[in-house]
Amino acid sequence: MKVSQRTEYGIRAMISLARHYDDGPSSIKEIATGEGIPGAFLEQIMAELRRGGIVESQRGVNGGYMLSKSPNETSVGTVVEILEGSLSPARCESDCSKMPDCSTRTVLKKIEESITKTLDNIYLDELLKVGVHEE
Amino acid sequence: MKVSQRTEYGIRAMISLARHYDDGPSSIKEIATGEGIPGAFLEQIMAELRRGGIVESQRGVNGGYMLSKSPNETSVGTVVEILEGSLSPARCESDCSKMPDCSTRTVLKKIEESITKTLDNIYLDELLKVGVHEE
DNA sequence: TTTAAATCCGACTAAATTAGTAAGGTATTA
DNA sequence: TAATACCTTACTAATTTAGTCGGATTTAAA
Ligand code: FES
Ligand code: FES
Repeated sequence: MKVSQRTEYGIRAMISLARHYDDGPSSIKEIATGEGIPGAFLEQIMAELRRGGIVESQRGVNGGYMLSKSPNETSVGTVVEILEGSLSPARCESDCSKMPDCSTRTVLKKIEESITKTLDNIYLDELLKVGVHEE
Repeated sequence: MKVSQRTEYGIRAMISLARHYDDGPSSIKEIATGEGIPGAFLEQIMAELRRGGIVESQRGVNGGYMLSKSPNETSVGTVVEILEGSLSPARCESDCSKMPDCSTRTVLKKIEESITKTLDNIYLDELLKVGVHEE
């Protein structure tokens, strides 16, 4: 049930973009050095976030990434959903033909609802207000 | 953020024990064949649940495992906590000296609270009432 | 028009984790 | 004393994760 390093990097990067929302695009290199994330790895992550539609990219000199919407319209739930594939902790699809009477289904569904409700209501701008760290 | 196969097996086994709460101990073999879980693997899982204190074992002929408390006193949260080590999705300890200004901390903490609150309020007997499967 | 900065893309590798097996020991009861 | 069933540790194979690398493409600036 741990979140992957990939996802944690992704969240950090998104918060970084939120912090510099008015400063034009941030390059991979800027984000990577600022957040202590391996550049080539972050490159993959940003590409996935772009395909997910929550960031946009500008190629070439002075290019980089920027949020598609403003920080108070971008929820952490979306970020995690894109990077983890889904917010559900279940190992199987919803139809689950192989084990149709799996008794943990109910439990996993409740966990998912709980996580979704929580994450969909946290927006990037809130994370900035609180301060970068623990709170 | 997927739950491990190990944990899913564990939950299923616990529900099985709850179902047969009044029938005396269930052996590994009985649970394993009933739930379609590899026996030698389940053996490890049950041992861990026993060390966690939520099941008790009886060795020797006619032995097996049984719940330490009644199904309506055993929460799924405890089961998952024992098998996954913790309910927190964070990758690092709470003090986190290596990256003290990690901006995802706040998020991960909220996820944990959310999961804890949810799972600690689901008890094994509820899962029986609903029916074994989807609901 | 050339050059440098940057995203883009796919393939690859190494490390870590997970799932599962195997073997032998120990307690209990019939 | 024989059978049953838990107990423990060690091992292996498969999968996933984290991260690297090389090169192609786009773009703005010099
Ligand atoms: S087999 Fe689908 S949730 Fe367990
Ligand atoms: S480094 Fe501790 S939560 Fe990210």
